[in-house]
Amino acid sequence: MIDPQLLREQPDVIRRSQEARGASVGLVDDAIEADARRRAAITEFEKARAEQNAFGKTVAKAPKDEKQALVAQAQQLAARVKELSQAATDAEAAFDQVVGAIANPIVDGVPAGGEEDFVTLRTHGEPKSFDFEPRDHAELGELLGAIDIARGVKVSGSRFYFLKGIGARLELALMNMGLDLALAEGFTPLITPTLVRPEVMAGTGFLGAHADEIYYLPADDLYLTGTSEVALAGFHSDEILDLEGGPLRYAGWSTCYRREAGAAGKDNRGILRVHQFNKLEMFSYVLPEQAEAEHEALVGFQERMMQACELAYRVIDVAAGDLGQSAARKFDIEAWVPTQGAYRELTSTSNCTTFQARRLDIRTRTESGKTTPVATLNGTLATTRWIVAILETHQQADGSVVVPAALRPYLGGLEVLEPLS
RNA sequence: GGAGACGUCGCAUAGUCCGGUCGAGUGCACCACCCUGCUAAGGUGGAGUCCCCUUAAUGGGGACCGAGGGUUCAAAUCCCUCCGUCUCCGCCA
Repeated sequence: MIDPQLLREQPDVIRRSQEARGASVGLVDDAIEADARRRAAITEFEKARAEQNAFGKTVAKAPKDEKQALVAQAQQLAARVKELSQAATDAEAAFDQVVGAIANPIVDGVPAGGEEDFVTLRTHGEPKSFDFEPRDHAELGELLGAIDIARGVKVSGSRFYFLKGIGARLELALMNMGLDLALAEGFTPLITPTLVRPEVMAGTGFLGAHADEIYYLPADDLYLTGTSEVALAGFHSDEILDLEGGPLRYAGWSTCYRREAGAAGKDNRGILRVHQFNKLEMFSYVLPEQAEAEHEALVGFQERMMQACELAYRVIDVAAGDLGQSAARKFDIEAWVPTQGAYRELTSTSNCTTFQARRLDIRTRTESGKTTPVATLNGTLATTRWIVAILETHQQADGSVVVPAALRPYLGGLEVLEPLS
């Protein structure tokens, strides 16, 4: 949710943001109007309520013989209060609805436009070239006995898979390497619940436009999370945090579930796009003025991981229209996937400024003792998808795969993954 | 899954049976000051959150006793639903 004060005092900031996102600018004026109506309704109700409260005290103190007449009067007052109360509630709900539809104002510098309008901030490493015909990760996974797609489909349907043998170990190695980096940077590891209540799902903003991406269990009214970000954001909901010692950083590990409803026919081969995968996610709670610095820090950690995996990648500044409701800025890191001849997203890190925290009621205390919403940020540190880029990038002509040096300690010193035979 | 108990302002509790004098007492912790003087204690005062109006600072009002409804002129207190916690029993990886 956006800052209502910003809406009142600097609506142009929000208008510009909406425009850059290709979202409704008119919504801003609707919200300002709804805000005015809401405040008028509240004032009216509260006046009547104050009157009723005062009257109630005289009723309580009145002698018995006068009570009857006073109560009759009070009944009329009560009826009016009830009406005004309802009106105020309605006006608040109307305001919440309009204001809730406005996306987080973007950070200055975010490129305007849609999916194609990203700006490449930097690239690292050269796309790998081969003097043989490279195999794609699905084929390599099969040769190595690392990925069993056929059996995944047999057991659970399309877009499911088994990680087997060295494939399973490779994923755990990636996660552990990420966790070690996170620990060194002051992150607290969390293994999070993957089933959450509707309020938490809504609070983190995942029940909006992309609600059909989410698995839902009607028998228990619970949602399966597509990222541990949901649980990590909910972790401190309704709390006042002490951030004097710096950012509160968490590294959440969880399995992630995505319906991929809108992705029919896209990335059908291999495990690039699947219904279930594992992810190590960074999540930071910081003072609002530190949010952009923390954002840079998170993307820095991601780059260290990419470099440790010896992948060629680029960092992009995602355009406003492709940010989603909560993010004010998003950096994606895309790794080169040789058989696709393209950079594919391996990580994403979002600065949600105070937008998410406002909705989840996560605050901190300022020096004057007032409370104020914190900023939240999140970003990927490792996921199953990385296996795609690692296998394809480091493959050799015989189908074996060289293990990046930094990853070897996590695989018992293994230097090369060999085909089964 | 069955039976019972419970959910009050940071923590622990009083208040709920018999609705108004309860936005709410006490202890601990916290903050300020005073006293005292040393690895103490005592005294006085102050503290919550959210919202609305107002202001230069300020002041006024409303809401909040797990959440949401209901009854009533009036609800922490009565009724309903939900959520959660604890104890016992059952079941289970």
